[in-house]
This record gives sequence, C-alpha cells and structure tokens, in this order.
Amino acid sequence: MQQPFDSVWTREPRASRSSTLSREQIVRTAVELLDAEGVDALSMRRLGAKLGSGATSIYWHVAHKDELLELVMDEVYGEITLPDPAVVGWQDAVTVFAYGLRDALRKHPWAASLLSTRPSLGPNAMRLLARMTTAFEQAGFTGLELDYASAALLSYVLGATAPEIAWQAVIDRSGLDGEELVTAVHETVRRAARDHPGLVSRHEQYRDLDMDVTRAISFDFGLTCLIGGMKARLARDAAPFTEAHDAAPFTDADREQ
Amino acid sequence: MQQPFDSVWTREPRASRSSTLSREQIVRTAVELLDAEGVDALSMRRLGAKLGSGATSIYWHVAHKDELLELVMDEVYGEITLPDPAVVGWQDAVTVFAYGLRDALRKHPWAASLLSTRPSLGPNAMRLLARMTTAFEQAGFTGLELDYASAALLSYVLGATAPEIAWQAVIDRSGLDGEELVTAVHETVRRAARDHPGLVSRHEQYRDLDMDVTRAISFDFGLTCLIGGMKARLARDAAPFTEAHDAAPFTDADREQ
DNA sequence: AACGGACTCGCACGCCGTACGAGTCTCGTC
DNA sequence: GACGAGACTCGTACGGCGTGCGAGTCCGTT
Repeated sequence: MQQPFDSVWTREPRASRSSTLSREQIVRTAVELLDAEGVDALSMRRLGAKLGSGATSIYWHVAHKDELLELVMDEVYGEITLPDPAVVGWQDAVTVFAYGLRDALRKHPWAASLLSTRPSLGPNAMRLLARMTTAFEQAGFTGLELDYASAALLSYVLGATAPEIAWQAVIDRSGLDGEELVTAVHETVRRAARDHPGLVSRHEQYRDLDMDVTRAISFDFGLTCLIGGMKARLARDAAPFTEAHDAAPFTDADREQ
Repeated sequence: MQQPFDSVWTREPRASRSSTLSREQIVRTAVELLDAEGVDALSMRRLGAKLGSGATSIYWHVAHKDELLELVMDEVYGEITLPDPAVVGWQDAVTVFAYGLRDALRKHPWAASLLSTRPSLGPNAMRLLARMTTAFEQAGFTGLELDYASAALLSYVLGATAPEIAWQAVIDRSGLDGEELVTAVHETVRRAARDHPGLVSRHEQYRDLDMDVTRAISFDFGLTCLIGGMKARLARDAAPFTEAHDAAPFTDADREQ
C-alpha cells in the first residue's frame, strides 16, 4: 500500500530526552521572530541566534525550514476559536470563526502567504475544520456539502484577508502615517485606475473614511453574502415545491431579474 | 502633496532606444520560466541565462525582482476574460470571470502566492476590476457596494483556488500518479484527520471520485452561494416591506431556523 | 571627431538553506 | 566505575541567491 506524503504530521516524532532545545521552543521563538520582523527575517541563522544556539542545531528537531513553517502555521490555527454552534447557533459560530481567522492573519501577516502555499493538515487546523463541520451540520447541510461549505467559508476569509495584509505591508514599508499616508494610498490608487473614471470617482468616497472601518465593512459584506447564500440554498433544498429546479443552484428564471 | 508609493505602475518608464533586451521580452521569458519550473526556479541569473544575457543586465529594464514579479502578475491578469455583462447578464459574466481567474491561477500555479502578497494595481488588473464593476452595476448594486461585491468575488476565487494549487504542488513533487496517487492523498488526509472520525468517514466518499471533478464542484458550490447571497441582498434592499430590517443583513428571526 | 546617454555585464558582498562529520553529553548496562 | 550507544550540538563548507558598483560598449547627435 502506498505511503502518505512525507510531512511533519505523518512522520513519527524523534525519540527524545528532554534537551536544551525543544521543538516547541523553536516554534514559539520562530513565531516571535516572524511577528517582530516579518517573513524575510526568519532565517535559520537568525533563529539560532535568537535561541542562543547554533543555526544547524535546529535541524535535529526539524527536518528543514519548510517543516518549521508548517509547524508555525498550525500554531496560528491554534489561536483561533470557534464557539460551540449548539450554544450560539451556526451562523454566529461561523461568523465568529471568520472574524477570528481574519484577526489571526492580520496579527501574523506572514501567515497569509504561508497558508496559501501548503495544505493545512496540522492538528489545530483539523480541530477547527471538524468544529466548523459540526456548525454546518447544525445548519442542515449533509454529506459532502459539509466540506464544500467549510471550504467556501475558509476560502472567502483567506482571500479577503490576503489583500488587506498586502496593503498593510506596503504601508508599513513606507513608514508614513496619518494624513500623509491617506494621501499616498489615495494617490497610488488614483493613478493605477486612471483609465477607469468610474473606479476613480468611486474611490473619492473613501477619502474621508477610516481605512480599517472600510475594510471591515467590505469583509462583512462578502461574509454575509456568502452565509446568506448558504441559507438560501438550505431553504431551497428543504422546500419540496422547488424540487424541479434541483439540478441547478440558480435557474434561468432566477437569472432574468 | 504626498507622492504615491513608488511602484512600476506609478513610475515613468525609462527613455529608450530599442535595445537587444526589452521589458516585454524579459517578462515573457520570466513567465515561461515560472510555468516550466516553478517560482523557486526564477532567479535573475537563470533568467539572464535563458535570455542569453548577463543576469545584471535585467536591472536596467526592471528596478528589482519584486518589480518583475508585479509585471509578471499583471501578465496573468491579461489572460483573463470577462464577457460583456450587457450581453450575457451579470451572473453569467461574473461566473465566467470567476472560472477564468481560477483557470489562470491553476495554469500558472506560482501566481497565487504572488497575488496574495502584493496589491494588484497593474493595468490589466484594473481593466478587469472596472469590467467587474459594470457587471455588478447591472446587477443593481450602487456606490461602495460595487467595490464590496467585486472584492468579495475576487476574494472567494483567490481563496478557493489557493489550496487547490497547494495540493497540486505536493502531488507534483511526489511524482506519483494514478491509483498510487489517490491512495497517497487519501492516506495523508486520513492520518491528519485521525482524531476526527466525522472528517475521516466523510473523506472515504471521495475515494472513488475524480479529484478534479470534486474540486470543481466544491468551487462551484461556494461560488453559487456567494452569488446567491448577493442576489438575496439585492432583493431585500429592493423590497420596501423588509426595510425595517435594513440595519442588519440577517435578523435574529432569520437566525432561528 | 567628440560627446553623452542608453545599455551590458563581470565582480564582489553579504546573505541564504543545509549536508556533513566531528564533537559532547547523558543514560542504561555490566 | 567503565563503556557503549544513542541523543544532541555546532563549525565548516558548498552552491546558490539579490543586487550595488563601476568599467566597458554601442550609437545617434552635433
């Protein structure tokens, strides 16, 4: 029988006497370094220095840098909470989760790029996925749709947060703030959109809005649309008189209006 | 007045005699190299070699590697089409766009990670954004909601496609295919989810399904939910008798069921 | 012929991930 | 107490990376 792909999560951990360096300590320090100085600052040498040990010592506890990043990613998942859907209802549960994931990614800006690069198979990620599934079970989804719904929610949050972080990185690099910052962002977008008067004129309206608030509104818009669409789907599947339309999620008749 | 952030799109291009190396040629070759050998294979030295020139010659036409990546990203946006919403209707238009973006990202797997790392401000990205906006205008959205809707759609597609690509990368690296591959993927997920019987047992159902088809179904599920949610929102905003609920997208009463 | 700007490119610097092998420390067994 | 076997640390070295710099070449203009 075929072995699974080799990864931190499928391999047996090394037998271990408690030693001066430990995997947890390495991962914790890596997160600190990443938070403090960004993804480019994480090198094995720098990490070793911060741990007060040789760079190559780390390789006893971790197979290679990629594996360290996987461990570090799961650490981020560990920070996210998903309330019990049986208590707060599925909509609130997944909404809290969505905001929690968004917050975690904004707090650890380096995480978004890692997350989109490798599958998330760590225990914390799995725990979250399992809980999310129970939320959607409670909503009324069954079978594979449980996975689809979970994937859709995760996808939206990840996709929506990534550009926020990308912008924040540009802003941080610039070192600007306050009015100067607002003007610089505004001017950048205005130039980029210069061939599309509609975009430019709409963008004027953001001039006096707080950027963080605008982002949150935009995030919430998509989130409520997605959850609303899930509700609509549940309602349609449950209602017998629409069964004739079952094949397509939205019918041609829907499309007219 | 504050200058915009420095970037390829805001800076004036260099004055130029037509020379042996050109920016377009560099970008085109970079895309080829990326497609053929992945994001790690793109180094200035390798690119220079493929162009038959010195590595550092590239720096005359491009400020630094990051700028090259921005140019290359916009090239990808250039491949995506968005049909005229006035002809096919807004739902079909944005659906075609969503699948188009997904296809482009799958065709250029390196693009997903770039896209989530920097804001997309190139001309091709802007052209698409402008067209997407007209689609949502036709749908009935107005004002800032046009941006929110566009952002939501983009977010979903990006977020949904990224994990597909991440998996594909693992698979490509393994060199397996056919039955072996299916078993390896299956076994990997089974082990990762071992503490969550629900996930494992549901995963059994994928055993006999084509992976590409499953992915497409999952993608479509989220996409139709999102678009359905947008429609629901439009309908609610248009219908006067629900105006009392306007403040919150979904009321407590909605939440009960 | 002389100039100046457009363009090419070799070299060097300081980073990077990590393979390797020699070294040390700690424990279980005799 | 001796000693062997792992667990663990780490200095060195290799082949790569992005790119700053300055010398060099080409070519249109005067």
